[in-house]
Amino acid sequence: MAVKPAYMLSIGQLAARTGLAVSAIRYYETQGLIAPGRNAGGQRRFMRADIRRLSFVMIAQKCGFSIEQIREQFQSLPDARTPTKADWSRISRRFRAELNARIDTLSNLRDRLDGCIGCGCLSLKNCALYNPEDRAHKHGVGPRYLMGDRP
Amino acid sequence: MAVKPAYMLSIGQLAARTGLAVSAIRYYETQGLIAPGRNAGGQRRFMRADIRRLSFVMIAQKCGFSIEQIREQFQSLPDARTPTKADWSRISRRFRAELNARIDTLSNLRDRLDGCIGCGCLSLKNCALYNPEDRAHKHGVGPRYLMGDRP
DNA sequence: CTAATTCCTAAACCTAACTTTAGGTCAAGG
DNA sequence: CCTTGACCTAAAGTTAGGTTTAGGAATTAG
Repeated sequence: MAVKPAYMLSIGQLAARTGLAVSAIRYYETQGLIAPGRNAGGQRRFMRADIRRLSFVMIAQKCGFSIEQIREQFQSLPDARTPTKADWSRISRRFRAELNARIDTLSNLRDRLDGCIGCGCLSLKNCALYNPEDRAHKHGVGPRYLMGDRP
Repeated sequence: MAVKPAYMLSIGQLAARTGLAVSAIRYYETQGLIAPGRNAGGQRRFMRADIRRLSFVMIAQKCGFSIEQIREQFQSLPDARTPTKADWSRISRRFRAELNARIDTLSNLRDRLDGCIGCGCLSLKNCALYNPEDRAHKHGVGPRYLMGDRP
């Protein structure tokens, strides 16, 4: 049997459920984050599972992931069937790893900052945070060894 | 006595020292993050202290702070004199607090995610991460109690 | 002194992530 | 049936954070 219309949501209902703007949901469709069906009149019809997808999008964005990165994550979700718990669990595990990396980067930065506050430097030639002066200059440019370059 | 030209940097030299593009430095000037002097010919002349300012800008941006937020932080730096260690230490302390808040938000998120992976949910009505279903619906919209709303 | 760099401004352009607008269609209630 | 509100598409506008371009002027190397 086919999908039961009774279980489907209009874009406005989905917007109400997720807190997203209707225009944002349409935009996410153009970006391949969701792929709703259409009813006879051409209006979008969403499955309840799409609430989950969009919730994930919102959370991931709050964590600083781009739409492109989220789309990549979603590629491990099945196209044909509704994602299972295992599907979401797998994707969440990856997400967790990314989160941890970000936390580590920030913690590292904070600890160096602590060191600088402690030593009163922040302007000294060999400060770990501000490495721009003459002595450190030959090692390269800018404060870059501070940042793991994971934006 | 006035400022000694020998101690000043051209925009190209500052760019080389910080790793920023010349265009970015000029842009930061329009945004009020630096206020270089000019020489007789109208070219910008920077003080060495500006290297520190720009390094701070780069680090803060890596941490996700906007230019506006950085400008606000910089308002506690003195206009008239070169910032002292104490000035930078003060600003760093605030920055540290912000960093900690971000780390906490991410850690909180990760822990909730851990819980979800552990319980295999991520799709259940009462999952802490995905709160969109019928039961939770009446408490408001979206997965918002997860996020402290500090972007 | 001259040529090659570097620098100047103003304005246009760029990407991401959306929102707004314009002009029209669909669906639901009375 | 008719009206109102929700929905549709396409295109233009918006903000942040810059970069690129165009047309000159200042500086520096030889």
